[in-house]
Amino acid sequence: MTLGEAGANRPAPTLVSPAMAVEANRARVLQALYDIGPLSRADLARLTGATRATIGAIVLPLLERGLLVERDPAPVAPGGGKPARPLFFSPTSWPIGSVHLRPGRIDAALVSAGGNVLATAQEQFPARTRDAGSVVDAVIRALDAVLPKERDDLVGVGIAVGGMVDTDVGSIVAINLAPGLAGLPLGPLVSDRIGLPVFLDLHPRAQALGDRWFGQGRGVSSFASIYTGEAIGVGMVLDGAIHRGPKGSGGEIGHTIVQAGGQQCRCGRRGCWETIATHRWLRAEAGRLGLPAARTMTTGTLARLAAKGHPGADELFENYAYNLALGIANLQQILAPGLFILHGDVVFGGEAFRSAIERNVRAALPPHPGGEPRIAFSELQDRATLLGGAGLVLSHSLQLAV
Amino acid sequence: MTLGEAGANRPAPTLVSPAMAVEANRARVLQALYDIGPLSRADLARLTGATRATIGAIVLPLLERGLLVERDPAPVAPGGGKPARPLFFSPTSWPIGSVHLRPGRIDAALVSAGGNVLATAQEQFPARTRDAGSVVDAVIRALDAVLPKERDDLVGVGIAVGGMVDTDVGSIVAINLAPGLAGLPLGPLVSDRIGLPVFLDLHPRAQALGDRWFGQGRGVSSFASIYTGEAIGVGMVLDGAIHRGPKGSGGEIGHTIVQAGGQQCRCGRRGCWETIATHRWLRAEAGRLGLPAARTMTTGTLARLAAKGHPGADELFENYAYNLALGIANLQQILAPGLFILHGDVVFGGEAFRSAIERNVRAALPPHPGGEPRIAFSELQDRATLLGGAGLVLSHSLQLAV
DNA sequence: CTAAGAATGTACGAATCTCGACCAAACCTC
DNA sequence: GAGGTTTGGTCGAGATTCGTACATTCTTAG
Repeated sequence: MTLGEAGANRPAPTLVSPAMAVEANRARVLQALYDIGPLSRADLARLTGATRATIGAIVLPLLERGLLVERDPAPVAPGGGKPARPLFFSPTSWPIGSVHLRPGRIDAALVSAGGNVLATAQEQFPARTRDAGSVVDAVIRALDAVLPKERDDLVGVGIAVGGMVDTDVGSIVAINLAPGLAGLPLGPLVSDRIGLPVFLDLHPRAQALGDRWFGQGRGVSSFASIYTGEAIGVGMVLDGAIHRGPKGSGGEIGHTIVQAGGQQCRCGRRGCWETIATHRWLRAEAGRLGLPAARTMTTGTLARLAAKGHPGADELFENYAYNLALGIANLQQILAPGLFILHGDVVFGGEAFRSAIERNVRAALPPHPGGEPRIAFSELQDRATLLGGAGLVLSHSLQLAV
Repeated sequence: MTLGEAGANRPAPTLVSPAMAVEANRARVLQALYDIGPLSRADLARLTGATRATIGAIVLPLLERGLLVERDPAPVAPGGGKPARPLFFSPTSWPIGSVHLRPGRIDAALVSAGGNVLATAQEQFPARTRDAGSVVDAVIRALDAVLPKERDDLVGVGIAVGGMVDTDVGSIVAINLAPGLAGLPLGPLVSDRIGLPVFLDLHPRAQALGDRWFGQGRGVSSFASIYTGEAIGVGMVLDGAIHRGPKGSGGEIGHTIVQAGGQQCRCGRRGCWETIATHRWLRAEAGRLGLPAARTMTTGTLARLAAKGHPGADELFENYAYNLALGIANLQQILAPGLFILHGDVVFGGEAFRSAIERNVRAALPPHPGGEPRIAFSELQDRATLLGGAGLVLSHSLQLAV
């Protein structure tokens, strides 16, 4: 789970042995299936440059173990020929446990390798509790409710945490609204109790992996997945790999300064992006403008007000889009992921809001042949994070060892 | 040279064949030598996990071709044993051409694989010229002056450009002070004339590769290399790989907004980091404070004024450090590279300036077990970019094909 | 209805690489 | 000088992919 400490020596890369080659090749075949969808052996051979014979040898054990299944023959190309048998993940095989831990609430799911949610469960806990043990118990209960009794096939469990984490040891560093959980080594504790490997990571990063394996990030080499709402966070896939930073310390985009000397942030500094791109700003502005239900304002209700032509709503709608675009444009300037997948509250702003953000982002950037950045709203809805928990496990299991 | 377009489908990874394995393994052995320094076969075997027999087979052709040489036997470990023969790059072999193109000025060098600058040359051209052909001629002249007549061993040529580039085709998109070069496909033109592969990239990115292969970035998994002075730019190495973004459109950190509604930037927007973290701001402030030689103020002269206790200098010194820290802290929040290697004007501010920046960066970040970010001044001095041009070629040549 | 064409999936030998074991060389300690 | 330790080289075994040839299954033409 380690990814190199700040300034620490890079671990010396291990050489490619034949044993590793077959593992890497298997991972690449599976990755192609994730990225593109069902593919025949001949398709895979063309894509990977290998011969059909090699692909056959690689997929045979996967079919025997039930990981992959042959689907119905595909329609034949004009001119005839033997119809191809597309391969894809069995709807139920290779189950992965997934947990989303938020202050006061635990969601768990069982997800198949192909991204089917096979079971879900919820648990509650008092957000301000100091009894971290009871939270661990609740996580275990939620997992027990979804994990099958037969745990031989289980790959592992992914846990997404809405707070700062240490991905090296799998512990929680700090959660804003649940201070009692600070320092809790949730990953090892859960791993001991259920006897499976556990991968714990930041919520927006898990969400990004949901997009990467099961959403609009499939087959895309670089993109950023942004969560908005009460807070703001980002997970980034760069050149096909999720980026964490040492011990998972990256992704805290909400506290990048976009307005030096601006509003006070709850982090103590001034002008963080969070001060102008989250509910707090939206609701304060809505109150200032005298909009109805300002204290519970969301992007969805604002969009409806603006559509109805409510005085001031249109202006706030545009300003909020501009504020969101500010941080996105900064990210594009630095890393140019090219695609931004937005999750959370903003999605309810609808196409009008999406295009307003995209327009503002593009207006803020100089032209480059690399192309204009695209803003997309997630199609995974509330499944994103739980699928992302599974993606966390997949990313580790399929991580190319070479 | 392509690295995937924005939102474009990731190219399907090619499978690992035995033929590619040996190439990849050779690259890893060389990378270990770059990261760590001279190593014996036994050292390499321990580091890579391979057997000494395998390492022997890998390095033999490299020794025969003269790429590597056996150095004098190393001192023996206590307890005895046959003294190890450290291997390292021959001081002259594997020569790489390097070009640094700035408005009005061309620097060229011949660099050995081990980072020895074997020859240098300069050419001038009128910055505002519209005759792009004459600039290409000047580049060729500079290269002819440094490249050996025998071009069989030459690996390639790297070109670092102080402006926006398209790394896919190797062309210049725009240079601020040399608008006549916009759209010039310099890479292909030079490649045709000298008959070698040419890799063209953004100046700060080349500089980062200089750090990565020959400077403080050796063996470090992630870091950011920042250029400061008239403008500001960044090159990033994340998890061991340089990040470009589609067609090399990333790295424009100078035009990220850190002060929405702030000073007008030459890019047309307001509050770009460049407006408060480059010479322009420094000189304007120095003028406002009535400091001597304000119009030619640099960090070096400011540091000397502050050391002498000149009124106002100390305050400006601290404010400039704060302004620089602002953008660095943002980068650390998002990506957490952990190490920031600074180049250009700021280096002349000395240790006092370095520690002032580091202090300001750390003060702006919440604590995380990932560790505190470190700020370092480049030890490569003015060689950074030319070494980086060679690093550009190395990164492509040694890019792990698997 | 039959035969040719085309594409998919499988079987077998050749080539190549790494691994493991063994051996000679060089140095230290006793 | 003998024994131990470490380095570097040699050789056969095992594993994997590649190239080629072959069986299978569908379309299309006559």
